[in-house]
Amino acid sequence: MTDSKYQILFNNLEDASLAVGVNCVLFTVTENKLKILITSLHPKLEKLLPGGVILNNETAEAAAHRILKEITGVEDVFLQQFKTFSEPKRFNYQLDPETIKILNINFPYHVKFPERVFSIGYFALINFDQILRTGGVMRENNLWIEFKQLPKLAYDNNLIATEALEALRKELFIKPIGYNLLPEKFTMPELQRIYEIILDKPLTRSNFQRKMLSWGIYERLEERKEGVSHKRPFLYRFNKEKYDRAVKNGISFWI
Amino acid sequence: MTDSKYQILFNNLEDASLAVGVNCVLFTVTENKLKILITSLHPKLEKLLPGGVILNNETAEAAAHRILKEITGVEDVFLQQFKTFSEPKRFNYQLDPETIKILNINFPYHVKFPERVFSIGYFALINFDQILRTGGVMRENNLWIEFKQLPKLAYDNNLIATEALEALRKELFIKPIGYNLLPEKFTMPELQRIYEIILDKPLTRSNFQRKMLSWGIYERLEERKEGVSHKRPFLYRFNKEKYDRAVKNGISFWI
DNA sequence: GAACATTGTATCAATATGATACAATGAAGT
DNA sequence: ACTTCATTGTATCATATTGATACAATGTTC
Repeated sequence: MTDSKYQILFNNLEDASLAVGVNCVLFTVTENKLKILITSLHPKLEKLLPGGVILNNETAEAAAHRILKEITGVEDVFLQQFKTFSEPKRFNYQLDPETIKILNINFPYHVKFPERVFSIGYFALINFDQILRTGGVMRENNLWIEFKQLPKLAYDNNLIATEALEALRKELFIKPIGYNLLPEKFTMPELQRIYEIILDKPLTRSNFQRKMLSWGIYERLEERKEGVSHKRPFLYRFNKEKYDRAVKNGISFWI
Repeated sequence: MTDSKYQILFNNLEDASLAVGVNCVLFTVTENKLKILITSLHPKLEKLLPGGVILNNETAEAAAHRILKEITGVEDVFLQQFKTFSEPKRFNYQLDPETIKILNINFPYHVKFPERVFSIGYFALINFDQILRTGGVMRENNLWIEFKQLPKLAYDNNLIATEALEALRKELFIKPIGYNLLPEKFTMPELQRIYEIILDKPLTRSNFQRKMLSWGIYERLEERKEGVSHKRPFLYRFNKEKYDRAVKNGISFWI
């Protein structure tokens, strides 16, 4: 036996030839940059998107939530499925002796990894300031990396990340989801920065505000933002009732 | 042994607890109605969306193409993945004695069906007139059913169909895909009918044409449609080069 | 109290959209 | 041969939306 904290990850491997997992591309905006979370089993091992196998009695979405919580400690994240990756050879993990040594685990050689792993891709949005730092076993190997500076990730994880951003950008034009990257109360200039950073292009301020407010789903609060050295902007809040009503009336969101 | 033609469907079942399949919602427009293909193992058994398990060395998309060809005989269909269905109990098939009798098959009782089956959903578009009637084993059980008249299907197949239509409608506003339901050469009024039937609402003729032509991806041919008892409309053809150029320039398609 | 940055909002030209109109045209009917 | 008819291509115009610019308002900082 070993007391490696990584042992738990390898104890419950089923001897199956097939597995279905999820991968989450968790976006956040901080320091005026679009970043995603990447992780790894160990600093010396390759970088990965958060992910894992779907358990027996779990939907894919539940698995994505569970894994995001296990690895990062975050809960109640906005999640959206965007594509399932099915290349037969996309996942080809083998535990080599070097890795076993790094992780300090006992690996029973009669257990084999699945020959094929499908991955259901989710993109997730979270406000950086709200991240709870109570993550799971791999917490210390988590890294927020600017999307533009993404290193080589394992398997097809770079492809998954790229397609996640495409899906996110496409969805930005169809549904108001950008507010998920902000605190509950936010200003229009803050929302504009989110759009600009995700789309990677400047938007005209007055026209952006007019558009956002025309949807009638952001409710303006009495308060204004405090502590700014200029005119204080209004605070807004996403209003789910207004949103549901707008969707029912067939609204089309568009920039 | 038996000479039932259905035997082949059950001979290669692996003794696995998990499987990943695809389901295809194949749309067509005929008789001014939006229809999809449903099938069944036998007229007395429940109705299904075309689908099947993904083979070992096959991508999901290849499986969708293969299955559409096997079941319906159609090739070169426009396919788009839209969602993966992962409810743990969504697929709960058991071969009961009645079914075995109807199909006249030998079913080895030590073989079990997978306890859980994931399904990657695709919607597909095809021009009704181009369907080759050289389909596979279940050809005679295929039915084109008007979407509005859909009967109860097995498992979660009604949900899959519903979400497929939502995905198709959403995509109509984002990419020009409606032409896949028409022959290579088509007129603007024909294209308009496709949109109207899918969206289930009338569109204004002159504005529709203006919009479609503004994208600059349909090339007008010299010929006009023959044999109509009124002014002959121009024929158009989808131009892939123009389309790729437009996408590269960041065009947004919209109605 | 002046300088400064940024905000809410107004304005106007350019563009896009919705609604309507009308001449053109080919087959069918007389 | 002529009329009728349905449908097409295209024009037009009122309205709505968008892009660009301007300006007064308002906190903090100096």
